[in-house]
Amino acid sequence: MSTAASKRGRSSGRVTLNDVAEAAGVSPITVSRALRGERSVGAELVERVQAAAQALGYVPDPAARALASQRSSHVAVLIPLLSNTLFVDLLEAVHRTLLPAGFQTLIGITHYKPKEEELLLQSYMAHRPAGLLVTGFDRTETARRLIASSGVPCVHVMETSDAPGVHCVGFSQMEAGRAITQHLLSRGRRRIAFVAAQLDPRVMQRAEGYRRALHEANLYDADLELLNPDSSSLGLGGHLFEEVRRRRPDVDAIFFCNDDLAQGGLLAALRLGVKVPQEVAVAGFNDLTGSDLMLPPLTTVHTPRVEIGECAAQMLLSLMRREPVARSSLDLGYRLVIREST
Amino acid sequence: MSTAASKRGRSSGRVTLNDVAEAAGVSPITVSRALRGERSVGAELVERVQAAAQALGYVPDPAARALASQRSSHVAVLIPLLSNTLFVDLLEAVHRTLLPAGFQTLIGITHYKPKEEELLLQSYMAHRPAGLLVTGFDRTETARRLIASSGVPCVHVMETSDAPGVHCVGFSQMEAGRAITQHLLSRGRRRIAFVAAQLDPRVMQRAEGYRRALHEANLYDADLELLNPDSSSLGLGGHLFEEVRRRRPDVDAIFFCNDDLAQGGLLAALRLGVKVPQEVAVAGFNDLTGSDLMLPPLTTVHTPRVEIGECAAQMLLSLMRREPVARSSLDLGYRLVIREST
DNA sequence: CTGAAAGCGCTTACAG
DNA sequence: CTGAAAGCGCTTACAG
Repeated sequence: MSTAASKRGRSSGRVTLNDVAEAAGVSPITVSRALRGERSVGAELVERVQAAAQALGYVPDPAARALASQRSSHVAVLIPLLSNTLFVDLLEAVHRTLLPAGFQTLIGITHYKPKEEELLLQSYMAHRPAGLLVTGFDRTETARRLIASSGVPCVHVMETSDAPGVHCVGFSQMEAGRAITQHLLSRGRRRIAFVAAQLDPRVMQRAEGYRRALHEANLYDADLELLNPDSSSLGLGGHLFEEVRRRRPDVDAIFFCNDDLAQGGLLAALRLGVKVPQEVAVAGFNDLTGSDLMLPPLTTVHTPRVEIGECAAQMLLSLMRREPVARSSLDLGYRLVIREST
Repeated sequence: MSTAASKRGRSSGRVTLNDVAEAAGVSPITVSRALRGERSVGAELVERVQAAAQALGYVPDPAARALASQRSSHVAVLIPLLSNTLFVDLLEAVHRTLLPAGFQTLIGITHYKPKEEELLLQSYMAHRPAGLLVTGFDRTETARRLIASSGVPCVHVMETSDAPGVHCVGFSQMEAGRAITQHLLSRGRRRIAFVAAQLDPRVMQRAEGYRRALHEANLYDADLELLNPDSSSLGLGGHLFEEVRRRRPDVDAIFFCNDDLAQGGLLAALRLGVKVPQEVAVAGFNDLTGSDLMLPPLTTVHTPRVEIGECAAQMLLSLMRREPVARSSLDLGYRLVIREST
């Protein structure tokens, strides 16, 4: 089998389509079609080709395939950060769904910066990805055009939209923010602070939900919002907890925009001997690892990032195969998780 | 510029090497060489070519390049899990180092199973990765052969070895395990339990360090080892903490093989009213997020996974460029972080 | 339903 | 130091 190969100077030593074709006694195109499952090939031939491919241990060359078809087997996934476990869960779900379907996941980290995302997009598009997964809708005009003009199937995650032609899987961050605030109100809390970091678009949507709930209850007080642009972290949560208590000792509940902040707040409360929920109720967002094990366990909003990852990947697979997609906008909802901190 | 392109039926609309060559008035090969920085091209030509490429917005086609050169711009990174922040830190450092050098990171999750790693390797090798990053040395014979026979540069991370021809960046898990145990001994602890989960090779190396330290002190007691094969987690740490206390109420210190277990243990102690370190000292491993904020703050071993990721990526870059590598085995050490839990 | 030809956009040898 | 030719391993469009 290596005789033919060794004659050519630049042979890679790979088993090629030609080798399989020779072994099966058909033309290379037929092998290509049979292996890709194009229906136009006779059943008996398909079997013969598959047997030959199997016997020779043939593995298609992704580079050759990408060059000829103008489409690779890569899916670029653009997320803000890896240090937020939310996105790790999402990424893992996407990866787990795409791999068995024959697609590789390329990660891109945007650090919450539209300009960085634009640069990543620019370089990733050169790879002719088969598909694209992006976080939310906040991007530069250039990035938007790049995606649209490329014709590469794209699914947006974490938020929803009903703009025509847009594919997305997420939930309403605003509604979820409103729901958890309403829960605090239902517990009789009246001076509810909103403490946030990072201040990305989704955080601000939660803020909007918080505001609506308080406006509806005639309890909105702009002074109860503590918005910090730094990265979200346990440590920052502790500091912000202390800052709220210092600035507004009358606050009877705190809604942290993310669980890591809330966990930090809870730890700070323990350290300071502040009783939760008696003195102040604490709620978080996302239901991250450890929230159920805090003291007291943290009330939060469970967000379906694993399901979002899976559904978005499935939707993308359909788009990449040019199959019809039942619904182009999927709202997967959220779930209040009431524990002892409220 | 599209006249030439539109004549060809299958044109991708891309700006190609030929377009640049035409614009610069040289042959395509010269453009290829100039852009890749091959020294054999005249300085004046290089400038002209670069200007033309810039003007046309030329971006090389990775698929074509991979096909022609038999080498892609992808680096496959095989790690056990994404849910352990240790590996997220590692992955992020690798990604951050490789991207500016023009390499894309492909993630592979092995779930700590050599057989899964072997299958991943099989499929990733078809992509002709430019380089490979793998975790530790525990793999199937087939996987080992696949790597060796492929000729793809490979760097091993997290452990060290002085086997000839092996490239690795890590530290001695055994020594680190010994050091933290010796610290507990130096604090006057005598009945020190070792509590572990996952039981992967690196965990067992830490166990070995623990045993050596206790043997040296004539305090080794096999009954003080609690080895649980389940995945490491906060919740499991809590359970194992309780189990140790139940089985051996005389234990005066616990060395958890990972910080998530230790944090879970600390939270369980808080819940149960067990005083740390008075009643029992608690030490962890890895210095993960939040360990410094526990109550009390957790004594642990800081492991240099970020530096490991950076150095391993640098070493891989050298290997991929066929540059000489100063040292093929890098021991980046570890650092005891003594806090209030011991 | 099957195939011969051409082409995807680069790089590798081989010349000069 | 520069170039013409061939080839990497596939798939696309055009025939039959």
